[in-house]
Parts: sequence; C-alpha cells; structure tokens
Amino acid sequence: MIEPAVRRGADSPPDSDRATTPPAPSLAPQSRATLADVGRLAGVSPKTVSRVVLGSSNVSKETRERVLSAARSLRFRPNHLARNLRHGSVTNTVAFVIGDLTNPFYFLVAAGIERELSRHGLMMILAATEDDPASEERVVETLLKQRVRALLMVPIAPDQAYLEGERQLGTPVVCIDRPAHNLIADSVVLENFRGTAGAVRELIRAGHRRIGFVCSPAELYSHQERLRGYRYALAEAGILDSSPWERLEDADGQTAEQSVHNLLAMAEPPTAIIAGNNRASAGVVRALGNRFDRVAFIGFDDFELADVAGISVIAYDPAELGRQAARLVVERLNDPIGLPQQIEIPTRLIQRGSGELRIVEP
Amino acid sequence: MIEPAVRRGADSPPDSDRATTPPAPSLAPQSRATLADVGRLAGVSPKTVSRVVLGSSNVSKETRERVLSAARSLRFRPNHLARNLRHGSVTNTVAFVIGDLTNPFYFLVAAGIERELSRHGLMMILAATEDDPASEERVVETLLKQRVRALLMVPIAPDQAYLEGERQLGTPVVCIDRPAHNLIADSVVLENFRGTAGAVRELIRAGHRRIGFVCSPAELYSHQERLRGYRYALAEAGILDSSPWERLEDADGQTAEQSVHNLLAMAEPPTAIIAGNNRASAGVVRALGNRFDRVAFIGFDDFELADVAGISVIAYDPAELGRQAARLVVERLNDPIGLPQQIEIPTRLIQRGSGELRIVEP
DNA sequence: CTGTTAGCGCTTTCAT
DNA sequence: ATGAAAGCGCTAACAG
Repeated sequence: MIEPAVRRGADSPPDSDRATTPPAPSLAPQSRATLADVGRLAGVSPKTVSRVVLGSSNVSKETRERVLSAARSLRFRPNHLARNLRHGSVTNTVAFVIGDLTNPFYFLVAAGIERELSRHGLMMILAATEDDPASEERVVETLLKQRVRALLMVPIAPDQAYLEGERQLGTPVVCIDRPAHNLIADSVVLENFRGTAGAVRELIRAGHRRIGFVCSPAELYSHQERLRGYRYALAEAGILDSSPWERLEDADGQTAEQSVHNLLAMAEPPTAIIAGNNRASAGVVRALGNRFDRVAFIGFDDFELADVAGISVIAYDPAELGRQAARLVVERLNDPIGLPQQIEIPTRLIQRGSGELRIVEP
Repeated sequence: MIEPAVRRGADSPPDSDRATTPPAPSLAPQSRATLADVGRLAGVSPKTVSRVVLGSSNVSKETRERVLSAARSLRFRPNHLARNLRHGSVTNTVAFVIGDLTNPFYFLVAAGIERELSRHGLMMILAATEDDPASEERVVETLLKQRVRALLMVPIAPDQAYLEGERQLGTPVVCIDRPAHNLIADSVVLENFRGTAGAVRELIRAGHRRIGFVCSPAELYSHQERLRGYRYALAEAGILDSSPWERLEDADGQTAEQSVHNLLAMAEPPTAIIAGNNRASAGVVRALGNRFDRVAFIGFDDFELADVAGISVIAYDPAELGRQAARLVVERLNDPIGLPQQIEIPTRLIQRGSGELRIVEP
C-alpha cells in the first residue's frame, strides 16, 4: 500500500555541510509549518497567527506584517483538516456520486454542479459506482466518513433508506435524473414524460401512425417516464392501446442497432422511430444511416455534431440539471427544514431534419 | 453564507413524551456519535472501540461484538478528518485541476483517472480553473490547504514554479496534456508530433500537395507540437518551407468554420485540411458539410458519431491518458525519489472516408 | 491588541 | 486483552 508522508524529523542534523550540498531537488525531511512554527518565528502566540490568517481585525498592523512575513518564509499553509475538525467536522466538500463516468451526459451535469458549487466556496468530489447497485452504499459510506457536506447522486441502488440517519444529521441529499427510493430527498429530473409525448405528438401531426420506440429496459425512472409519455401520446391520438413497435432491449451500442433492423423487417414497419436515450440514438443512427427520408427519427438527448448530421432531438441543458441540483444543495444547507422539492428541467424538441418526414396515408 | 451543522445538545430532554412524538422526519439536534460515545455504551474505553473499528486482532471476540452492536445502534461513522489529522494530515484525496470542464475530452480523462485511483483507495476531487491562468494558483492553493495527497493538472498558468515547495514536501504533481513550466514534475502527453506528421504523410501519399491546417493559436504545447508535426512532414516531402494554408485563429466554434471558408476562397485552395483539435474539427465539418469528395479532411481528436459521419481522425484513448497519469501519481507516492517521467500516449490514424480522397496531379 | 487554556475525534505510545 | 495520557493543528472562550 501507499506509504504515509515523511513526518517531521524531531532533531534534524546540523547544517554543517550545507555549503557542499546545493539546495537542489533534495527530499529534505522538512515538514509543513504550523501556526506554532510561524508564531515562534514571529515571536507571537499561535492564536495571534491564527487571527492574522483568518483576517481578524484585532491585530496591530505591525504584528500582522511580521506574522505574514514569517508565514511566507516558512511557506505556511493553514491545515483545513484541523480547522474543520475544530469546527465540528464540517467540510466544504460536496460529493457527486455517479454511475457511469464515461457517459458524456453526466459530465456536463458535473460541470454544471462544479460551477454552481464553486460560487459558494464548495468543492466537488466525484465518485463512481460503476453502475453497480451494490457498490453505491459502500461508496457513499466512504464519502460520509470524509464528512462531505452534502450528497449529490444519481441513485442506482434499489433503495436509499440507508441514508435516512445521515439526513437527520443534516446532510442534504439531492438526487439527479431520478428520485430516491424510501428516502426524503430533493431531486432534479428531466421533463421525460412531457418531452417524449410532445415528440410523438409532433410525429402524429406529420401523419405518422406507426411509431417505434427504442430504449433500454425501463427499470429506471427516466426511461419509465419516457415510455409512459410515448404510450400516452399514442393512446391520446387513439392510435393503439399497445404499440407493437416498442423495443426495450438493453440499448448499449449494438443492441439498439439490431432492434431497428428488426423493426424495419416487420410486416408493418414503423415510419418513425423515437430513441429513449443517447446510447439508443447512436444505435438508431448507425442502423438508419442517413436515410431519414424513409424513416423519421427523433432521439432523446442531444449530442455532439447532431446538428451537422441533421438529427432531430428532444434536448435539454445537462449543465442546468447540475446547476439546479447544486442550487438545491446550497438551499438545503442554509435551510435544512424546507420541504423536499422535485425540480423538472425543461426539454424542447429541436427539429433538424431527421424527424420531419411527412406521411400522407392513403 | 452557509451555516455550520447543528452541534451536540449537551443534555437532551428526557424521552418522556416519546410516545406522543413519532420518530418522523424531525430534525433532532442529535449529533454524530464518537468513539467515546460508542465506548460509553459498550462499557469500554475509546481506544478499544478504535481497535475494533480498525480491525485490530487484540480484542476479545466478546468485546468486539458488544462494541460493534453499540456502534451500529449509535450509527457510528469514524471521522476521517480526525484520523487523518492524527496521521500527519495525510488524506487519500487526489485533485484533478482542469481548465474547461465542458470539453468532453477532459471528462474521459477524468474517468480514467477516477478508475485508476479508486483501485488504490484514492478519491478524486475535481477543480476547474475556467481556463483562467490567474486562477490556477488560487485553486491549487485551496486544494493544498485541504491537504490533497497529490495533484493532477492540465497546466494553464505560464509557470508552475509556485509548486516547488509543495513538491519538496512530497506532494506528487503530474501534468496532463502538456508539461509543467519551471517545475520538476511527471507528465503525460499525447503523441502530438508523430500523430500529426503521420496524417500529413498519409495525405501526401494520396497525392495531396496543398494541405491546410486549422487550429487554435499554438500557445499550448500540444498545439505547438501538432503544428510542428504538420510543418515537419511538409518540409520532409519538400513541398514548401512555409505553408500558406495554416490558419491558427482561435478555433472556438465559428472561427474555424470561417477559416475553412477563407481557405477555400484562395486562388490555390488546399485539397486537404487537417484540424488541430476537436473544436476546430467541429468547425471544419460544419464548413465542409459532407463534401469530402472535394476536400479531404482529418481531425485531431475523435468524437462521438465521427464513425457514422465518416470523419477520419487522429485518435487516442483519453481514458488511457488519465489512467497513466493516475498510475504515475501512485508510483510517485510509493517512490518519491524516482526521476520525473514524460509518458506519451500513442495516437493512430483512423480512416473513415473523409480523409482518403486521392489526388492525381497533372 | 494579545496570550492561555482547553478540546474537536482520533490514534500512538506506554502501562497494566 | 484493555486502558490512560498525550497530542495531531487549529480555534472558541475567556482572560489580561
């Protein structure tokens, strides 16, 4: 395992041979200066140094100068571990627990979180669960031992009840993309239902009647909601009670592609397809190539260069999702009593060509 | 500002009215249990509890059980702040200091870092400088006060000399994508020169003589190296000493697009274009549309759906970049003496159509 | 304006 | 196998 850093040498050897050894990249067992060290050099008490460092006004200009110069020469850097311990172990670190780090979607969310948190002097620590429900609690537990100030998470475990104690202790928990289970927590989700239903309505308006839906299995809240939106809009138009064009296979990479091929091979193939998430979109685009004159396509989630490729999407601002979540954290930190909120981030249909094929039924 | 958490109530009221008040979402001013609390409940000393928590063997099975059950009932969670303070303020948090969080490239790097670090029990804290050179030192300073164990950074400030003291104290610094200035530090960079020169050679082999290069101004090491590779390959083929088809404008978004239009409007327009980074690529693709039968195109950096769009790229594995950087951190943590290394992550040309146009000069 | 004392929660001696 | 005392670096609470 990893060795701890070198500690202060109680009595360092006299620097008799200083002249012979240059101050080169040596690994002097010198240690970090403390308040006491600075105080000793400046001829004041540690507390006075502390006052200077904290910018307290109750220090004479002269003393302050002396302390500051001593601190500089010793390269003093206040130890926030000690400070935080003294202050009741309250840190300014907020954790973002995330399943799959390689999904660009979450990165943009993280960017939004980071930006908002930093406006309030909070830092973000990123922890991944590798999309493994079992590891969620373990990861969270580790973070709590570090005394993170709050928890932002994309819940993946079936149950977040294990956080109830922590919540009562005042640690805000904000869930992202889907709500928590068995835990009172704020959450920020997308307009999944509304966004998907809207897209389907648009297709129906363009004359489509056979509309496919390709997505991962709908275990996740977000996917459930999108599926619900899809079905609702179809039912609303009186098209069918149950669509034969749903493909809820695991849409990681190639599966979605295959799903589309299967759909197109049907006796009555769909004239339009909706993808339930960005992975599915990639598969659909691969399967359809650029033949959007044959089949209309709209994907949930925007992606890089979708504009160039002319792909119509149900888009939203991932950074805004993160920003709102971080905002909730700060709000809950300032007012731990408020009722839990669920914020919906708006989606909007961006028409770029792939989804605008009009159908004129005979 | 943000309020500190509620502290322990010295004497909580007797639970006489327990029956009337349900254990609902109340905000009991109860505080976190400490080793001492657990010890008191289990009838042992704090030290014994510590032993149990640390998994020491010198505890009777019977005592251990008692302590564990007490810990559970008090929801005890060891305070790593205190532990780390006692241990010389050594944390297991590594910082990744990054300029632009919205660049998907860095997110994949971060994913690689996170994965590798977590294999060694280290966590990643993400900090952004917003690509502002002036803020780099401020951000780093904040992180050092938190006593991060090591520093991974994409250097943006002109100089990292301010980290020399910290390095001597044993904090590993590993630079990503470009080397540090005035600081002895490991670094992980791309095969910028080799990758670009290789792509140019490929274009020359296909008959191209007028080859354009669109990139941001080459202040950054990586861009300098790519430009150098481009020029070298041209000179090597004896084509020109100085290319009139270099466009080193700020390639954020639209500028690159404009650059391409300018290039194509030349009396002798280039028959092939190389983009120096992914932002520039996006611009070039926008400008060229899908007309790669007129102008060949190769971009540095791969991107989502580039395969579908048929864009040829100089690709590499961003996660591998992060992995190697994290590996160096761990290595340096275990062996602080080793000489600084510079690792180059290999690139490879992926031909997907946009860059394979053959030219037969008369 | 400055210093002393005490203690945050934990673990390292060193006893027992 | 268990405990007592001391202290990591810092800062409230009180002096002076």
